[in-house]
Amino acid sequence: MERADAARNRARILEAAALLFAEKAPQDVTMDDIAKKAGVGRGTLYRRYPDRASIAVALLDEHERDLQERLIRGDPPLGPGAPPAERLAAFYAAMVRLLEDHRHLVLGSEVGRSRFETGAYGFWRAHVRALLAAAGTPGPDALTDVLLAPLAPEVYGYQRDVLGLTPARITAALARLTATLAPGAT
Amino acid sequence: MERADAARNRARILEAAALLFAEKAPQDVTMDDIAKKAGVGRGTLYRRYPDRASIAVALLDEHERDLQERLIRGDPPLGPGAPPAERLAAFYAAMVRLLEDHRHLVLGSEVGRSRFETGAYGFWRAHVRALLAAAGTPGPDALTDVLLAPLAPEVYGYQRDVLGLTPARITAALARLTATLAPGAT
DNA sequence: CTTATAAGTGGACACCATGTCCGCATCACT
DNA sequence: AGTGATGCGGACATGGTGTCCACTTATAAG
Repeated sequence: MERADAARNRARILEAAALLFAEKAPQDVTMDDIAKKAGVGRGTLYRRYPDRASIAVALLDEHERDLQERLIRGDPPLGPGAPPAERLAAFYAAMVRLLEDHRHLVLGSEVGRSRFETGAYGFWRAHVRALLAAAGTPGPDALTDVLLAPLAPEVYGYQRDVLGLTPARITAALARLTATLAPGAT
Repeated sequence: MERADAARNRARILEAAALLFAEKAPQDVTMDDIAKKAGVGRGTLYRRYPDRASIAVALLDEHERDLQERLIRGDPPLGPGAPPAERLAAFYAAMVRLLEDHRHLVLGSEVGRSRFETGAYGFWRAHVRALLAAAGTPGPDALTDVLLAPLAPEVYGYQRDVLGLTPARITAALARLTATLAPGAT
């Protein structure tokens, strides 16, 4: 069980981190900044969160859980009941929303390889993999990660910030990927 | 023009960096390591290469130039002359080869956002964008980066190292993305 | 209420990578 | 050789990281 002061400090840390991630670039937010802003010592911070990434992951957790819940038990086309292609398109649309709403956070979650090591990626992977299997798509293992790649925070950030594309256009482009589901020849 | 000693040192640096990248993880190769191994001072190293990424980029440069040349002037289906979908598939196959042959290098080239800032990415982008335009695909701007996303080094590394997929299977999965080129409705 | 104990806290500390700076060496050209 | 300019190298300051340990506080038992 968790002690009362520990819980209080955890809340403080998350709140402080959220503010900091919102106001400046992820890599410019230092562990020291977070500790200072939260009013806790360095050791206290490191006790729970070994690095920036784990803090961002914790902050994203609830939003991701929400989407995960809707994927499993929500209404179609996001939830079960719709054809795989439509469910995939709905998933893309929902992910774009998630990325858009929490852009700074998701960028703070230490992009790069570590993205694949989070529990969330495993969930998205299982979901897409299941959709591919349901559609009878050949060789779904390799295709799954191919279809998830455009959702990498850095890709989305590039499209939004550098190219100036709108979420709607990005969603439309992603929707075209559903064409790969057809069981048709290699 | 470049002084003789400068050229000699540049060669030493690149050679040393190639060896180091080959023997340990990119983020564990420090600028100091490279300078030591190359037998040059810190200042000399920083004069040309401001960070690890730029060294890896320089090392990759020749291989990328080779592929770029073949895309522009090579035989079909890689070069001009074949239908866009076939050219895209050939491009994917060539990129997988490049990634496979220089895996450690390409991973050393500082993944994440910086990938988009390299000249090479701009080239791949222009190429794919042109193929989409030639195929009459609607909204090619957003789709271009979507189609290039699976070629991110970290994605490929994950598929190879963690999932244990073969280059052939990855290439096959990428080939399915050519289905998105059809001008057909959104 | 008091006391024991385990958990939690905070900040000082050592470490390491980064990037800069400047006196000196080396090159190219005359 | 002389000369100006370019390149070299390593010492240095800076800043972030992660650890460690003496102290404090919460909780539960007597």
